[in-house]
Amino acid sequence: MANNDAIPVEPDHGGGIRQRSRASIERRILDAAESVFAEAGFNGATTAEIARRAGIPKANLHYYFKTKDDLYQQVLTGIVNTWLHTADEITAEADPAHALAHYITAKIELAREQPIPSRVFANEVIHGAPHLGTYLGSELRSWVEAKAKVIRGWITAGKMREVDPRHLLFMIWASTQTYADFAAQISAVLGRDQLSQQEYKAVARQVTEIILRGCGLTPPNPS
Amino acid sequence: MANNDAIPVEPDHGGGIRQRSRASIERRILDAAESVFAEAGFNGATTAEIARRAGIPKANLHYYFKTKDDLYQQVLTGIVNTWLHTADEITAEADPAHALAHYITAKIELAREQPIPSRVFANEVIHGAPHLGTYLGSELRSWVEAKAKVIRGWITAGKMREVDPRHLLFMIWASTQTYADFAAQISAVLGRDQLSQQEYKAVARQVTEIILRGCGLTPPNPS
DNA sequence: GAGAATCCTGACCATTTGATCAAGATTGTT
DNA sequence: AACAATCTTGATCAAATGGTCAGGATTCTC
Repeated sequence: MANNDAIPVEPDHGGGIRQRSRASIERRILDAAESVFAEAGFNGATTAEIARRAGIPKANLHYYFKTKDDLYQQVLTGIVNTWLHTADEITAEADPAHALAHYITAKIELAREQPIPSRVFANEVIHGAPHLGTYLGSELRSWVEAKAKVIRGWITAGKMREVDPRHLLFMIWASTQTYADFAAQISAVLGRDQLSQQEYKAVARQVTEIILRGCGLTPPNPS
Repeated sequence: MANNDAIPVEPDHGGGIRQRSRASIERRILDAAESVFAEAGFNGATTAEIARRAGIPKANLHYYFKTKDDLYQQVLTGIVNTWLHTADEITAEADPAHALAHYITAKIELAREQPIPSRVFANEVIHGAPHLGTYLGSELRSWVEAKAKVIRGWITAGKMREVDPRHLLFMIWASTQTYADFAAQISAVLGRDQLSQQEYKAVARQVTEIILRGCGLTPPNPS
């Protein structure tokens, strides 16, 4: 766990040095924590390694974040907040094919651009989500119910084949996030260090095609 | 890497108490280890907890398995061996629709019946597969290439739509294993402690339908 | 039944790790 | 300048943990 280089310190241009410095150092710590948690999980992550990557002494880390759990909570909260608004285009008025294609493509792009937070979240859920409190059963559940209602509306309107919308969402999550969470496996099997942007586009197209056709929809022609 | 094969043993070829006891206690330890590794990951798992669940003193655990890493290797090997032969029905002669439907259904059933080993494996891969050595890039890669060749044959024969077989496999893995790995999330979102067997059958049917239709195949009528 | 092989276990150790603290350094305020 | 608030850090601690060991208990072989 001693690989990544420390995160470079940003110059402190103008404005209250204290406040700005505080914000930037907290950001550095959170970024460092994110990567360490993603690589080692909550238990395997050490505050010493997080501090090292953030470029500060361990004692200083504990000045900004009282406990390791506190730090982990903040990382999880950040991820969750990012994810809450990724399917805004799934609305009753939208065209199902376009909305789903857009959602799937966006999720694949997210998997490519930000695999690390995805892994922290996946790790947390695999271990039974002990630090997620009631989030999954309340907020996320409501979110899913709302989206499911939209999709059921599409089905009732005869716009797509009859499927269970919740399990359709699970399938989309799985098929897209696997490219972030299981990147090591995919890279090894394909024999590449990492996929090119072209390959990600091809993946997005294929996943979209299979799921849309599977729902009785015609995939929009990708431009 | 030294496992208990190195322990000088063998003079008991009669199924005596020694051999029987050793086999059963090793099984108990491996089962305990499996569950602890699944819950806490490699780093978070403690040999003390594994020993406690196996009902033996910690020192005795270290008699059967020299190191924690040794134990983990054996757990991983067991999982991998189980998985190696789950898609035997995917052959050049087989009917694509039936073969894929059978594979997907079998994987969903495996996710229901043995979610714990799946989680250990998922956890390992998420963290970059540091303990899997060259398995992903050699054995698994060859396995995927062989299956991909079969599917390409189906495509060439005009039996199914043109897709990248490797990413199709990734999609099947993701869509099925998510019901083992992310069970906590799925349970919470659906508001149930765990899915009934009926629900698993419905899931298998829906995943099969979407993927087969997505590949231009007609799902076989489930009997 | 005696001696050997195997198994069991409490006690122990070295290291790691999350967290604390006191003293010093820097920045803000009057 | 003087004093307060905030930040930094080396040193340190208590707990947890992977692993060892010596010696006792049990089972096997002859």
